[in-house]
Amino acid sequence: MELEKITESKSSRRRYNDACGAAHALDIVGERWALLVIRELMFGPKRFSDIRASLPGISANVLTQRLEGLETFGVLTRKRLPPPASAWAYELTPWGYQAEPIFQVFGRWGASSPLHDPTLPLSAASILLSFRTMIDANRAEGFSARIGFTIGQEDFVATVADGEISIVREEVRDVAAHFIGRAEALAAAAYGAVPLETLEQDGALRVEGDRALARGFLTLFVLPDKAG
Amino acid sequence: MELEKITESKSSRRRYNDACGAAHALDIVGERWALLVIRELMFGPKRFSDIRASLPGISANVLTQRLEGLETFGVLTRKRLPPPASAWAYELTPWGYQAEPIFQVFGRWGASSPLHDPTLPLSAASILLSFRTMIDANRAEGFSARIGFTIGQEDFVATVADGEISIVREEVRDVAAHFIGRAEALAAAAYGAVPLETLEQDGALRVEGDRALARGFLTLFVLPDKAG
DNA sequence: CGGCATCCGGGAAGATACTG
DNA sequence: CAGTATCTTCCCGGATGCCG
Repeated sequence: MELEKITESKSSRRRYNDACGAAHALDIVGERWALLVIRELMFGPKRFSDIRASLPGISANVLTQRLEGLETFGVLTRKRLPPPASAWAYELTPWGYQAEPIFQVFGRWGASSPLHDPTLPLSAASILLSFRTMIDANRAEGFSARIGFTIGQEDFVATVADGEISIVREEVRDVAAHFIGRAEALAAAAYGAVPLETLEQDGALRVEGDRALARGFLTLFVLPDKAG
Repeated sequence: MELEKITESKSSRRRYNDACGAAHALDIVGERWALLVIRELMFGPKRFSDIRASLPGISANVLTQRLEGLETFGVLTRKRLPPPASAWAYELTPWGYQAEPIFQVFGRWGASSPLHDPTLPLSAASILLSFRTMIDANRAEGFSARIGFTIGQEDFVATVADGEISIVREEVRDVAAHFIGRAEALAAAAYGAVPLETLEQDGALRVEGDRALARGFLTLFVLPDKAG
């Protein structure tokens, strides 16, 4: 008898009912984990387990709910992978990819928090998105190179030219330098001023190819000043 | 004996434990209503009840919790108002004000959602922030004026010059045109192409001063294209 | 094994009533 | 007016289990 009321409450009581575009964005991605799921898809489609592996802490049922919600809102789509994988892959829609500026401004603002701890665990997508966000155009002006990354099982290639950087997820080939290791080590090298040698001795990071170039690449990025 | 574990779970289980700056931002403003509370403070300090009045749907205890949380994270501060008000006011810290780009990109992205409904209720802060976000530099190039707004009990003045707009909350004086009415009506006029006459007949909006200028002002803003 | 559905405990959000 | 107290509802997170 109260069925209509129950349905209504589930679908709309939890919304902000606010014409502000930002409030509507929060209706879509304001639930826990939603934005981080999108972040993990920013470099291309992934499978359920891959997303889960890069988001330690999310539980399977919550990931299922978020993927469902984001699909109904048109942020991502579900696709069958070609055999023999025959599993599902989740891919952002064009509009979903347009969420990248959200990570830029959120990342900048969050990184300038006095309580931000850059030594916590980090996913591959996070560190590579941060490169897009934090590159200093001045420092990158004279820099031009293709740099490869192997982080876990994922390969990425960054192309720096004319003060800009583009990063795609693809097999590492024909690169001038190649970083192999954990995302946290890459972050320590780029933002923490930890010497490459230290990281290599720890076995956290390995560099192949032009070491001087790799070193130069790591100097292109600057974190925002801490506030407060 | 499990006390330590319980304490630990309370403080950190709800965090993302992710070095990504965006994830840390979500630790701070990812809870429900938090970003909208910040939005309501973007034009200056407000009192508890003023915030609550502009966020229909938030309950008093949740607002209390958000204000406490945002204060401990350094996003806002609590101040005593000078007598005779002698009440508390909440004001963003400089770092809190730096969150404005979040509303810009969130607003743009949310407004390009196919499901965005611009006819829902709207706060004064929302519509004025949207003016900052959605102004089209080309259209505003030749436009120069001071425009006043009275929305509910709040007064704002927008100054447009050189394709840019600045908006502050202050008493409306020495303006070329003055909008008086509800935020929703202003949105309908600027984004919904609803004629001023219609809104005035409904009593939703009133315009004083230079009507041609007011009309021109309303043409400076464009919503992003809908995706999908 | 990957992708879910189901059940349960704890805790956050929401509504209402109440206090200084 | 500015919150607090309380109660209910619902979401999050973990575990288990089903099914291809």
